[in-house]
Amino acid sequence: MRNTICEDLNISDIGKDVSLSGWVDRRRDHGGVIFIDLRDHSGYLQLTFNPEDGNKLFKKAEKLRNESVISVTGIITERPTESINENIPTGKIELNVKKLKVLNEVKNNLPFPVSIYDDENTKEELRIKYRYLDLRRGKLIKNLKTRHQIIKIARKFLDENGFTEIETPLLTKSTPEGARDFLVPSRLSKGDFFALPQSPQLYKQLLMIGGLNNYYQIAKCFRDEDLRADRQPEFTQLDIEMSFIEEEEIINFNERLIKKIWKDILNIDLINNFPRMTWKEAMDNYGTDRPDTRYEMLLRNVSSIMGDIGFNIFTKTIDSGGEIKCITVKEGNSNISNVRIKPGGDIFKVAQEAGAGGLAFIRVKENDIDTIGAIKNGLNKSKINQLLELTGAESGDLILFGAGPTTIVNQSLDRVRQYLAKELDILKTKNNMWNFLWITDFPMFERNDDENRLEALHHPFCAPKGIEVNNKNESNNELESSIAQAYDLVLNGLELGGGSIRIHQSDLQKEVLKTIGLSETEIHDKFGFLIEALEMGAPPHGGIAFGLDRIVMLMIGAESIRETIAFPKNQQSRCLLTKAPSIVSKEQLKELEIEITVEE
RNA sequence: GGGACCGUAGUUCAACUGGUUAGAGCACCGCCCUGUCACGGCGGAAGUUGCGGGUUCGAAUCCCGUCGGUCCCGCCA
Repeated sequence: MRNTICEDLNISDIGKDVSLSGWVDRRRDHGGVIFIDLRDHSGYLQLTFNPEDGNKLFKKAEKLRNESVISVTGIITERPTESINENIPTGKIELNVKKLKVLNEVKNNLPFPVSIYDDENTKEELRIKYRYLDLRRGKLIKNLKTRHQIIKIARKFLDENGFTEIETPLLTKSTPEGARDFLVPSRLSKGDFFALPQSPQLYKQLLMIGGLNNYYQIAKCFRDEDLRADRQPEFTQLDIEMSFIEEEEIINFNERLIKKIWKDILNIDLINNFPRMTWKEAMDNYGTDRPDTRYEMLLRNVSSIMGDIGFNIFTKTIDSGGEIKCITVKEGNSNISNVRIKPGGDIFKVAQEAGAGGLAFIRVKENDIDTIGAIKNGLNKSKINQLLELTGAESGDLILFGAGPTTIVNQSLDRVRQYLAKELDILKTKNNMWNFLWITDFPMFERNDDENRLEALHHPFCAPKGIEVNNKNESNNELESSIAQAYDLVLNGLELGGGSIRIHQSDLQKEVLKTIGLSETEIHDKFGFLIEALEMGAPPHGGIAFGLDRIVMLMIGAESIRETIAFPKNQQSRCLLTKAPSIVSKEQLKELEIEITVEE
């Protein structure tokens, strides 16, 4: 069907008899001569059809339409000098076609043009529904090839460092905690269900207990939760686990892996020793555990300065155990009007949606400040100086205050900070920065106020710092407030991956599971196999998992991980191409003894 | 579960403040054209303005509902 491809042809092939196959990318019919841009997976080549080469052939060529699949044979000829196309690698040559075979025709109107000069405007709905056409446009294929390269580099690196790639089951056990499971009914055990894995977490731990030493997997994971631009119901983790290892070694090893990927793919030399920040520092200074460190605008706690100035909201906040924090917007006086901060304003709304009642403000001027009377009245010269010193605010800057429960203040100022970074175009100039950051020292648990119980912040298999298994009389309090040996890798405000040293002692594991509210029975039913395994000589171990889709997304500069996935789902978690999920036959349901109760 | 934005020809868009027969590029069909490369020229076909209801003398435009899409909140150990 072909003996060469577009990218292999150049001026040295002039005079050669060749055959190629591919798609009609575009046609230009001049009546007397017809030009066809032939596209194959490797590039483009201009075909020419002349009436002198036979009426039958020419008539056939006249009927060719975009995206027809053809096979052609002819002679490579040199283009006239004035007809050279500098824009394509084969621009100096063309194929004078002697034989044309139409392998497949396009029956209907195409839902969108495949050959494109402007492919940005196609509705994503159509791009996903006709993914095979979108793929033909090349950009997606390029993304998928980058993804392939990243995986290849990771595989090679891990292989060279003594890691073994192991597949773990997709039909597995539903576990409490964490995301909602996708369930798969069992036919042989009617009424029972498998769950698709949210991650291979426990399997990889069992591999360590099995003495594998070093494991990795390009692992499909499934979480039945609502979608976002960077979240799909099925996604891929680069999953890694190591034995006899400590936090520091895992962090250092994975930095080398990340540096290798960035170097080989983007030719970027990332700095040695990514910055580290404890969870507490992140929460204090940024209000989030995944801070975007490309810009400052840090949160500052001003409770001690502003708490006693007699401003009612501040006073109440302190009395009820809350905090007053602020961010300083450089040159905010000229950039941000009062209207935007007050009720109804866009910045106000951002804070409000995050739970804040509003935003107090101070505009710093030359030797003076501008704010509402209730605040200004309580501020003497010394207070103002303390404030300016703590915030670093100068004349022209705007200080925005949040007051209330710590979590709300952090969340709202974090959102305002991110919002302003976009609004003020701070990110635009810092888009190309790769600010990797390790967040460490996460608390083991956080309180779920709705259910009034503790939850594992990472997952309940993280090892706490400095809590010994032998101290069985350890007060629960100490475990509850303990710090996990856990770490997240954050890049420009996005969580790229996270991991921890795992608990390798059964007693401690049981204590942790009890702390998050599981009964002895539940522990036995849900995690009995793990506890048992930990009782039979489990080595200390730990690891990490990276969100592969997100890594690819950032490296190719895409806005959504859908651009990194061949056949993604839409926001309703539906496959627009295959129309999955869909109803199944009564027979299938009967076999599983499943009854549908939903109407319709 | 909630909020915001969007939905007009196969497609990308237009249609002012509610006012003639809803327009244009590309694609499609026909004719012309021998050096184009986003070829060009002439002509043609193509619309339940997502769907349903309401307001109005009159609705693509305003209102309500609904369906679909995107972004976000909740959710995602």
